[in-house]
Amino acid sequence: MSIAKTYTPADVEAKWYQRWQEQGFFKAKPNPRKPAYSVVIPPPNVTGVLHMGHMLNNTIQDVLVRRARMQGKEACWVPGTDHASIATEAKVVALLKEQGIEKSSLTREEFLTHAWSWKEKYGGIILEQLKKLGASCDWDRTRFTMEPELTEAVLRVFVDLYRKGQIYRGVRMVNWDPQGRTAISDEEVIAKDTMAKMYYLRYEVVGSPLSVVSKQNDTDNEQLQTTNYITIATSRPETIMADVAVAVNPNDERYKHLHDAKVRIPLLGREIPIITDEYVTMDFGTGGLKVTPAHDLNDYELGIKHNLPVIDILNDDGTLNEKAQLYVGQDRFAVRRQIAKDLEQAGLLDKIEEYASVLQTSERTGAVIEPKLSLQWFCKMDQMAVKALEVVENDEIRLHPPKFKNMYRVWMENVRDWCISRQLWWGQRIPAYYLPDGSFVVALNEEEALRQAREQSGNADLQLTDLRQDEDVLDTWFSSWLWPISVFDGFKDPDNADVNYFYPTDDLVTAPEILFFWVARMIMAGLEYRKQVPFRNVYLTGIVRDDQGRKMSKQLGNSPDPLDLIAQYGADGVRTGMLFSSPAGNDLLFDIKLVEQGRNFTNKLWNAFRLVKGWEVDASLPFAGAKAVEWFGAKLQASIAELDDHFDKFRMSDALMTVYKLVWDDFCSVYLEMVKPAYQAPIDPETLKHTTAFLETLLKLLHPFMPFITEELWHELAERKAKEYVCVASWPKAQAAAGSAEVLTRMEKALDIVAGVRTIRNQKGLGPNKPLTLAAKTDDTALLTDYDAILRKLAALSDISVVDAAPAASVGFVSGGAEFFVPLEGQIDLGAEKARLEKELEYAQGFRDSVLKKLANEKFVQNAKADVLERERQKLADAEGKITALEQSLKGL
RNA sequence: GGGAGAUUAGCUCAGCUGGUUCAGAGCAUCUGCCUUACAAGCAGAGGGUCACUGGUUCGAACCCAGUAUCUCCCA
Repeated sequence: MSIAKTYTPADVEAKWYQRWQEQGFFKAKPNPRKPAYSVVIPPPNVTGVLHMGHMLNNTIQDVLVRRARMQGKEACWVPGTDHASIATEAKVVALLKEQGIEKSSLTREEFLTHAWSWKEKYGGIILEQLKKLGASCDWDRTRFTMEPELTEAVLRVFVDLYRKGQIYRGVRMVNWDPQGRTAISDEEVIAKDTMAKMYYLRYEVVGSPLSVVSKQNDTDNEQLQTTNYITIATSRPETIMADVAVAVNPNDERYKHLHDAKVRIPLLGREIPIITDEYVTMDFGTGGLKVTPAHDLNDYELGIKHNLPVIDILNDDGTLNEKAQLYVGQDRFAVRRQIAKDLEQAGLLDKIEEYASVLQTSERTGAVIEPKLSLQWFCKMDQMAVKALEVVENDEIRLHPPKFKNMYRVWMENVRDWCISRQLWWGQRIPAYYLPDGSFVVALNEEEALRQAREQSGNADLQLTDLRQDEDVLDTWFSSWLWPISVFDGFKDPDNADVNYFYPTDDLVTAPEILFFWVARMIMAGLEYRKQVPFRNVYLTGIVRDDQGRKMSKQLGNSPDPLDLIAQYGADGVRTGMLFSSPAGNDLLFDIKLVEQGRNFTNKLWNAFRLVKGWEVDASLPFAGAKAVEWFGAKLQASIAELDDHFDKFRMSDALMTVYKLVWDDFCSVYLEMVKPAYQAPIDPETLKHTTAFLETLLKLLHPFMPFITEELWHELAERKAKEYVCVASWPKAQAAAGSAEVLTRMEKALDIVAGVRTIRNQKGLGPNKPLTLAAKTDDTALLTDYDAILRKLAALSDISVVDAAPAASVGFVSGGAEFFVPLEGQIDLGAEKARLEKELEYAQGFRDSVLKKLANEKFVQNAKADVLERERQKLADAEGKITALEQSLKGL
């Protein structure tokens, strides 16, 4: 035999992936004779390279898709990437900077040329990497969120929602990223706990001379302070120049005398009013609140309520502008440090306290977010959210695991309008066109915009050059929320065959982090534009962490390179390794041992094949493996049913574990050991036929998890016709044969006897092959005769006999109420043997007593269901049988 | 501060409507084996006060209340 002893995945993976593609197995098209099954990939960033999170996510998708394909469905997995506007633009800007080019020196068109060439060069990397993993996507359907068709879809939706009044332009407080110089949505803000400083500043009360301040003693001081100045606590002293009022709670006794007074902003000296509002918390800080509408959302609302002006002192890059009057041109953080010093020198800083605070940072750039008032485009969420919540509440869409339903509900009930404009160039430019008079029109293209503008202005001479298109682009999620529809061209051609057949898709596999800003919005878009949910099931994966529970990241350097892993352990090994420990919704603590286990499993399968393949057949031999075949057949059916059940409930780890144990424990350790002929002896044709068929079924069951090795072995196992691949083989159906339960329990009993003998071998230090004899004291002699060959083979017995009493000098064990003895001349330690039996007896008696107690309890007998009672009686009978057996054994000693 | 979830073997997790031989799996551990399919392996073994405290029940890992710890979400 010249088959290698270990499996080398590198030799076969590329080959099979290419063959599958040549055969067109991954291609899907509407087929009325088949049920559709479709999945859209969560489009990775076009800038991205494969990381462990992608590996997990795409492995799960591939398992689902491959199984569906084998189940005879028209399986369609649509791949693609998204343009990731802020991340990509940041990357291109950085790259240009390296080349000595500043973005500011380029026109929009020039910059986009650079960006597109960058995309052409690097944009496909991640998709190529997915092929290494075995992803069975229909590559002909690869889409990109910024390609012309998808861009058109985005613009159509924008125009449509604008017309429906769902999109509006307005001044709102947005999350401003001063580094990316763009607004970002609430979902892109990450809150970080930090220690911050609280500065206590003195605002002089107008008309009360500071000279009255006395510092004689502390108690007086406090009283005097409030008469001469009011102390305000703030974490952001650099914003005082934007203050427009000081607010106190009207019920606050400390400040009642100050109502209607005015105070002076420290350093700046500008006078601002004191206002009263119940909103102010009396026991936070000093009970006085500086009101800075331009730089705080709550202050902004307070400002509107009290009709206060807005003074915005910040530039887009986080430096102070001339409205600040002081520190103009300096960065906000530099100003904070400086102003603290200046205030202290001026005697206007009471104290600085440390306190635990939350810092809002940008997900993309890490910069501290600046709440900033700006003119942005918004998409209304309230109506869409109601519908999107309903379909999850009523299980039209199921979240796996369901615990995410709670989270989803909370978010949908508290959703705010979606800021969809971004101050970037890389993305779909907002199709709003401004007229010279400042009004605007929204239209799909320039011609239409001009037509509308002429109509709106009444000026028929208006030219295209008079119109100015909005400079901003749309949030990337405004493209990806259309993904399940747009990839099937459902906007361009809403009644096309693809979208009618493949939409709604079936399963979506993604991370909980984007449940809201992607999943929820896809549901909204689906309901809005197809009147149908975009998918039926949402499988939420966890985060891949290292063995210390830290999130894997480039910065920490704790993430292995997925492609290195594949090269080292094989794609099949990596796939199974990731799935071994990934219950839905739970984080996966990645350990290289899991991948090793996966690799070992492929090797185990390889060797099982090697054994079967190596057998010579002797056509004259009778069918020797009948009992084994009967048993494994039953076991296989039971496992298939279990496997399907796990799949239906999206329990991927459990599904894998079911096949893993079926292959390793039942097929290799038990079945093959039963039917395996002696060394170099031939096998009978009937047993071989069944064994090969079993192995073939196992390859099918394993294929979704381990596509490469199963395809390789499938072709090694037999001559195959042109299109006969395991990749498209039919998924085995569970068929419960009559009496299979009985078959399984009988074999379990036989195997328990084998285990008993093996334990004795281990305990007595006997080799695995030293022939032993077995004496049985049992009523079930049929078990011994039916399974005679199997018992002899697996337990290496030279003789099995039935006895009435324990033979002299033997070691015994109890199995299923019967007693078994292995005569061991000269190797018996009577004392130890007696102690062991007594211990076992005591245990059995304790158990019997507890059952007796239960059965003696009238209430139990009255209340318990019949089958429960029956089980308890059976337990009692078994226990008593065991006790008698043990007592006999002890007497025999 | 508000809300949700979790706590079961050394680790990662199952345990479905309370009753399936006094709680299961994989990995790890320990013991013995280089037995010609596989040492990336084989055979066997040990290991748990189901976080804690009460309650409901004939019966609780499971239901209820409280406590502790952790995680996530929101502010």
